[in-house]
Amino acid sequence: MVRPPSIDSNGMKKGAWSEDEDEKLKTYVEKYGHSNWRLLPRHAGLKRCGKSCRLRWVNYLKPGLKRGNFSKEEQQLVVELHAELGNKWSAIAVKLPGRTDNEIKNFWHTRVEKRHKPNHASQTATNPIINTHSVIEKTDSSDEATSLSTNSSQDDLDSLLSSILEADAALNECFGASYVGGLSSWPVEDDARGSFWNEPSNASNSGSEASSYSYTTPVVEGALLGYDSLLQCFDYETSLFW
DNA sequence: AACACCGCCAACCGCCTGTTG
DNA sequence: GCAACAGGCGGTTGGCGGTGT
Repeated sequence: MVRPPSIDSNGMKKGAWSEDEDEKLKTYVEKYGHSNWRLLPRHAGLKRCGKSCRLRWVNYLKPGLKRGNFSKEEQQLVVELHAELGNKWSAIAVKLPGRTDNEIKNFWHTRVEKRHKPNHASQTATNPIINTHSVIEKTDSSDEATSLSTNSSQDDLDSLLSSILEADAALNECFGASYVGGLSSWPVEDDARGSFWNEPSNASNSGSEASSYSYTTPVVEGALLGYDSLLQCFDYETSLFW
């Protein structure tokens, strides 16, 4: 999990910190503070560069740091703050006492970002927002989806389009920069998308086939959910989502 | 049981910004 | 105004451990 200790060309130790080093650093900082990170390692008897000492202190040794999994509240806060602030991890960390920017950054890259990348086949099966099909099933509104896909009028389509835009905005708000391109860029099979928008509104796409493509089209599913529903889904599914 | 793959996270690296002389 | 330096930040890497095949 950590890099093996090594010595660089300047004789500075790199890699994983030993308990002894941690103790030296902690003792020194608690006693003398850290007014000068460059000189600190020499005074503390450490063969580390100042940067490395600072990082170790800030991310690991500083009192008051939380360890372990992010709570549901913290997870939601990270998503909200990222939507607002972007990759300003230090700014986000300020709002999450006990969490470091590095920790939040790791959390984002490992837990959140991967699941929101478009054109990633596996994630559509696990992300309840992207894979809104699962949400529709859970909320038992599949009948509504079927009815819209098979009996929708022009007004219904206009309404759907409007909902898409709302859903799109909601996702942008939630995921900011990580959500690029919008719903319309999601991995929708061209024939499925095309057939939906091109079919006559009262097309009698018979039976399972009609409802099948409507369910597998995120654009339509997202529209069905709409802004509020998407946010509800996000909240409702948080435990599964993370 | 052995191997391959993947998730997680500590730590490094390089760049940017603020401060000081 | 400029250069040098230190601190801070965000992106990326490396490797352990868990899980799947």
